[in-house]
Amino acid sequence: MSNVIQVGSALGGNVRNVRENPRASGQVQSLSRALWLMNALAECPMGLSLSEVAHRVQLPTSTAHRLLTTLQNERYVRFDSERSAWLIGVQAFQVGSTFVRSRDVVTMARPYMRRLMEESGETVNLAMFDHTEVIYVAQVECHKMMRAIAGPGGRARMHCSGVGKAMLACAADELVDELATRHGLPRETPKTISDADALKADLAKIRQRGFAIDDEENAIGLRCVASIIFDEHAEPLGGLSVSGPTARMTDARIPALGTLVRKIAQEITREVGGTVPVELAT
Amino acid sequence: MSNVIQVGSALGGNVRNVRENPRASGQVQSLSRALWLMNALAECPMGLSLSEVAHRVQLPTSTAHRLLTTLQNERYVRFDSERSAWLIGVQAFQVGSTFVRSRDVVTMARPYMRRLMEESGETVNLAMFDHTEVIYVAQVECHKMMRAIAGPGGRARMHCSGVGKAMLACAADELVDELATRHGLPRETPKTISDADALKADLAKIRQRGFAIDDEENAIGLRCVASIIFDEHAEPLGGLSVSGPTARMTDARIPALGTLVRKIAQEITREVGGTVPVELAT
DNA sequence: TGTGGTATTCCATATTCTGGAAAGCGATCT
DNA sequence: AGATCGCTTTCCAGAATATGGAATACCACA
Repeated sequence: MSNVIQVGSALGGNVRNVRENPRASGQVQSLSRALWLMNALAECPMGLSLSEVAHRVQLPTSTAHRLLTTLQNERYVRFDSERSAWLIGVQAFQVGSTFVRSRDVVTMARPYMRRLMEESGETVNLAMFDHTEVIYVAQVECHKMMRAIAGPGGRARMHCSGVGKAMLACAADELVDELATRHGLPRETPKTISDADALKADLAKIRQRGFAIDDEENAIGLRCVASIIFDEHAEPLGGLSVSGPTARMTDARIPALGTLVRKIAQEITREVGGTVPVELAT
Repeated sequence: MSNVIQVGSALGGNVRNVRENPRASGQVQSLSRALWLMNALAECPMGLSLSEVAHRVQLPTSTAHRLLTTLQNERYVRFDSERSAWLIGVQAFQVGSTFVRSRDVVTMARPYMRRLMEESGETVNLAMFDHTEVIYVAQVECHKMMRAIAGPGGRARMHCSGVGKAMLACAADELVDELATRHGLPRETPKTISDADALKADLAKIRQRGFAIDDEENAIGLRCVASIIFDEHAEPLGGLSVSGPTARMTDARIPALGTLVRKIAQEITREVGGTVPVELAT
């Protein structure tokens, strides 16, 4: 059997390997080359000229052109004739987005997020956890004027975001210490909780309530309440939050909003086949 | 071996063409075939077995396997060995998602707008939504003498413009109330719908028809029909309209024009990788 | 009218892809 | 155990298919 594993997936690296020994890892030269072209185009959202891409992947322009037009026929790339630039095409987008769809919380959560937005009137975010950070992966914006916040793709620290704290509350307190020593608890705003013990105290309250409150700890003027979506092992799968300007997210509204996020997060948990840990159940 | 033509089998039109004359449209057989494989996988988010995909795109399993492993090396597809199923991979997602960043609705819509102008003989506008207002961002003028309307850059209120109403029709009726209380529904002309309930009734008709009609509600002597372009979450991305003097935009023409705008708006939706919400489809 | 930067097309060549066949692999049944 | 099925994976000879240098076409700008 030809040893397929040898090639690492660091892009730069394997390009050379394959180049030196075409049959080593892939099998179909022309296909590999076409994919390198797509990778190159993906790195430049504004597009590249034929000769530029060709140069980047070290191919003769004629070959690159032939591959690109083939990709174009299937709409995996497109050509902007105004600027004579090659760009990623619709089909690549549509095909690629089914990656997420396959077993994904995002799609399943969307209808619930919309309902949450409508019931709360505020912007709703869905976040996932990536090691020590929070990544926002989906958003349903409210109709109101004042909408803070960056869209999907954004990141936040654990200790100063609603979903981050909600997640920490599900873990052992030792995680806080580890986080504090490893990354510190940097202040994002004057209100950021940057002391480990104070944070632990907050987490205790979160466990009790079933939802976290971020009171301008991440950005001034921005409040948010958050709760967790669990997987089948009752472990955090993602976080759901409602956020808005402090002016609208008044102390009076917070309890009701919190209960609402918690409720919807639980519904999503059920939808994705997860279970809420016993200590948090209702 | 090698006789590719052997199968006169019934395949999708272009598939057959390419099969019979590989050089005709694409250029690189193996690449086209690989893309068909990806397309097939994209249609089944739960994945397909090798033999299933191979059968779907009418390729020998050995060939399909070779192509798939090549795709796998570049992480465009992945293989779930538990279920022995092939699925779309991360790289396809990452590469594909740059499409959204680079997509420019205005340029992508332009050829469609031109066609719409030619088929209708009237001026065509593309508009985007800015919270509570409509902004016209592109225009293709008709050749006729009588051309009303301000060019791109202009703004209009939601409740008294074709695209605005078409957009409202996609949202919950509560938005109308909010709009009414917050900004009122000021009369631009005697025909402007300035009553919330009357507006809601009109929106219902719009939802049913699939296009909106502005009958001198924004400017006297000016009629327009409009429909919506949707993004990948089936949410409004922009609006497309055909407008002209009432004298030419007769009651008799409106239905045909409406269907036309709706059709072209749907085509643009597909072009930009969006999806028409189910309730509006076809 | 020329010049430099592109994108396209052409074509002979042999490299690269092809697909049938056969070997593996892991079930489930007798 | 052994046999049979359905699937994946590998092999290999043969030629169809991809290749890339060179020629051509295009376009903008001077």
